[in-house]
Amino acid sequence: MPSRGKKRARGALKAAKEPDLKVPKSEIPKAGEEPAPVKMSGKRNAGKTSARETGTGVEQEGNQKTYTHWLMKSEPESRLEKGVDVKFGIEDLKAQPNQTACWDGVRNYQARNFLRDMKVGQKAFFYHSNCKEPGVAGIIKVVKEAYPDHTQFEKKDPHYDSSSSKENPKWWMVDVKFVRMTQRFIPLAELKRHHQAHKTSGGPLKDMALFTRQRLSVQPLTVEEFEFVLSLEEEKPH
DNA sequence: GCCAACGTTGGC
DNA sequence: GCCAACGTTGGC
Repeated sequence: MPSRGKKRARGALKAAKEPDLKVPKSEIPKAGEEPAPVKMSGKRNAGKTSARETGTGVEQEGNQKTYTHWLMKSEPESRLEKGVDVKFGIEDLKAQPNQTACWDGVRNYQARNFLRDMKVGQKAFFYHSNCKEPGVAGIIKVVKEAYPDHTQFEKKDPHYDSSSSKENPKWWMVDVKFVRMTQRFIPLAELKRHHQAHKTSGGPLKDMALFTRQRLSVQPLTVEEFEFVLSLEEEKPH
């Protein structure tokens, strides 16, 4: 949720202007810093994925699957959260200086851990959530790896977190840049139909996090999932 | 606006 | 450590 200036969407961010030095995200969170990592229900990882595919930071040891593609949710319609409009659709990202913004406001540990796994150059779908027409609107890419989300320290920010400190920040964000709109908007309903069909056929969307991890605002996609969704661009909407 | 899903909090 | 209450996410 990036939010620029005062607006932000869940997971939004704001124009990323400062060239600050990057934080060594390499440092692993010390134990205790976060609530138990959520277990991803194992059964859906049937198959190849090694357990722990959704690293939760703590178990960031080396065994977890490395993701290269993502889906990031943000709200394109105005909504007040503690008096602040959290709207941040893909058009808002395009309008930022250099079409770049920081994805701030993520306040879920699992989503935060995924943000910390992101590498410069990786692509993500910009997903419109909590709106009239939810779905994939475009493609963005990571242009700066994880660094502390400053909004956690700002008392007036809707995502202020009094339990965090600058010495040991709890929440992180990345900078993303607009790449392009998808050739057509790909509605959630359409993705869901494929997901349902693939559950029986074994197709690429059978385990898509959008459906299996319902409320995660930052989620990983396998290459197969990413490419399948992209292939829908060329099809007629239906 | 409703409400299901599900993460978080806090009592015990 | 369990689990009920609560709060949030986000589709519909």
